Amino acid sequence: MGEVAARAEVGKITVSRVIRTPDKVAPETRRRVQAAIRELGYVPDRTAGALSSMRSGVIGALVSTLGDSVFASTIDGLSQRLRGAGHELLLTSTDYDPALEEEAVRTLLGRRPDGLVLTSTAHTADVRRMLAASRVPVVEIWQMPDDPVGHVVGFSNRAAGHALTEYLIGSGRRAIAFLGGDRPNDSRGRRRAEGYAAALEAAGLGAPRPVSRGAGDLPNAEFGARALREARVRWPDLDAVICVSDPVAVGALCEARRTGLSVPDGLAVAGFGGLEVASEAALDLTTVAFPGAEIGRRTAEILLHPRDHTAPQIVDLGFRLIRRATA
Amino acid sequence: MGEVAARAEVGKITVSRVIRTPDKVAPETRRRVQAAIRELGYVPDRTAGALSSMRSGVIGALVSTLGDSVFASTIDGLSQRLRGAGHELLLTSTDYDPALEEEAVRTLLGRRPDGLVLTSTAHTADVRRMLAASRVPVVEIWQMPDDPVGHVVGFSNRAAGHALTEYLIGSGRRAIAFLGGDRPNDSRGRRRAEGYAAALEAAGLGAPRPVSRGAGDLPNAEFGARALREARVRWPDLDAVICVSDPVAVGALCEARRTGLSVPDGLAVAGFGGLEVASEAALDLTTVAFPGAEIGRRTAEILLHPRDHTAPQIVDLGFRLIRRATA
DNA sequence: ATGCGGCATGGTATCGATACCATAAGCAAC
DNA sequence: GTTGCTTATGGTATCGATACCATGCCGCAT
Repeated sequence: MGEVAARAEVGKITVSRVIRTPDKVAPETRRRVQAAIRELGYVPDRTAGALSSMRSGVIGALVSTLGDSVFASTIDGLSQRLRGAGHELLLTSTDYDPALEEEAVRTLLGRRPDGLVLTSTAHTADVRRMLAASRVPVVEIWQMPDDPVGHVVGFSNRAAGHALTEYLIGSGRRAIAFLGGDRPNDSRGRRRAEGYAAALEAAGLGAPRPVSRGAGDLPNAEFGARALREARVRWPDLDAVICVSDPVAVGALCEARRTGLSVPDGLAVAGFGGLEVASEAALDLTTVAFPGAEIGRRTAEILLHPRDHTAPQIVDLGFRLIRRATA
Repeated sequence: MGEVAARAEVGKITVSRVIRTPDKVAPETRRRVQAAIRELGYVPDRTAGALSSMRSGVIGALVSTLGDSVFASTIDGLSQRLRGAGHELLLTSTDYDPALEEEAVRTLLGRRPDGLVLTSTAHTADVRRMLAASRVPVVEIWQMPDDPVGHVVGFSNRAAGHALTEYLIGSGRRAIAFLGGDRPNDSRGRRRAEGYAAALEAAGLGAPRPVSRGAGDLPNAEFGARALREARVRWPDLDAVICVSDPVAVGALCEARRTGLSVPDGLAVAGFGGLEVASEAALDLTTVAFPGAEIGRRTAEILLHPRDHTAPQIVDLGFRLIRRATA
């Protein structure tokens, strides 16, 4: 910055002003400084700026997993809005592990972010303490937590599970299984399964029929196919399966077709997530879609324009039950 | 840091050493300092550290798109290795637009990253200049560029297109179309289409049969279904389609099934990407899989352990043709 | 002529860490 | 006893920006 200032024959502070508040500098001076910036290829050092202004321009995001695409649209929406406001996204993943989350939060806080976005569901006591002490705005997304840490932008997984189950019951299904909603760390899946169980109970359809995901099972198509086989053995009268996520549903759907079981006549199949290949043009799968990109945008909005320093905002963006060919 | 130092009755510098090089501090002193750190809930400020050490501990990643999951496994592999080495990932997207890329590179350089990862393919002259001037190690991934900016960890999209086409020819297909490989900014898709055209020519199978993606068409299932319809009208003898990516292939496959066309007997369908729902348990789609996670890991390795400051490394990780039920 | 306010710009301290050099103590070797 | 080496610790300058206050100039009202 000093070199630029010298070349433009102004003080360093004026260079800073040209970059941050060009209106406050006389047009002629501004031109000279901008010319010097271009000629020297000067790129301001934001880490230094962060140190003195106490604002880093960085938002930390902690997602449960990067490995699959669930959060892609959210990250995309978030990143786009942030970029427009001169902020960047620092991304880490936790693999649904609260201990890893704790380490990740500590690391992110070391970067002095202007905000933190959490997709994880359970937080250790230390994490809560650190977050409170740091006074960094926090947004929890993709769920409605029982005990929010800060702001919330999400939807109710429980209500989604309930709605989908009610829909299947309404269309005449009686023996409905739920594939894969019971991993201890995956609270989103668990909530969906809870909503399912509650809807069964309300309709007087007896005990839930869960198929467990083993510790090593990812919620993917392979598990979906295997879980459907298992379910058909355990409940010969099976006439519908709800799958914890769309990839699982795709596996179940394809398995059903392979074994000659007609969908939806013989078996209804539905999932959660609004996966792209579930669309009409592809598998035409009945699913509950979540407003992924909108979550990202609203989150950015909250972090960039804090309305109120005391009251956390709780935004429920809901979900959309998409009735298609498989149920 | 001062507070911690005061509480532990040592100099600030000793606190710094306890954090960065604990072995160089006497065990008793170390204990005292660590106790003070815990009691005060002190989290070192890495932005300040970055300023004085000239190493930010941040790696900037520029992906063409976050919206779909193509790069998810790569980002995951990259992020995990980096985390293990105390580095973080700063993520931005370019939407395949060189102008946006330029802005993004400028922004990232402002954070003084220790390395930069680019998935984009075309770079403006200004981008090249900035990168060279900044002396930041750069890794281009997911391709083998004609004119590399720095290191490369990728594979040949052209060879992948060629191999898949050869395989189809070898299994008796004669009228092979290519769906969607011609967006000007998507050089990966274009290379695949080039490999396809070259293989056709080598086999004396006449002119390529491309179906264009319009400017507004995303490479998804909806486009795949529509493109297949168009292809069947234009080439009634069509006996195979190669799709620029797996989501497109899924659309084509489902469209074929819907219209009663038998796959693979009546039509072979194949894609690129190794998408999860293409697996045996699901759609059992013939595809060319790319080593996404491995690309991420190798990239991290190169950035974390620079072997040589002069010679850029060029790593071709290849691809894997997976023959499944659809071709 | 004086004083006041607004505009454009500059000077200096500061953010919170690390680099670099200095210092002090302990111990072995000559 | 001196030198030299190692180990443990501290002091001070510095990284590159911004915050805060100061300054000089101009025009205009009094």
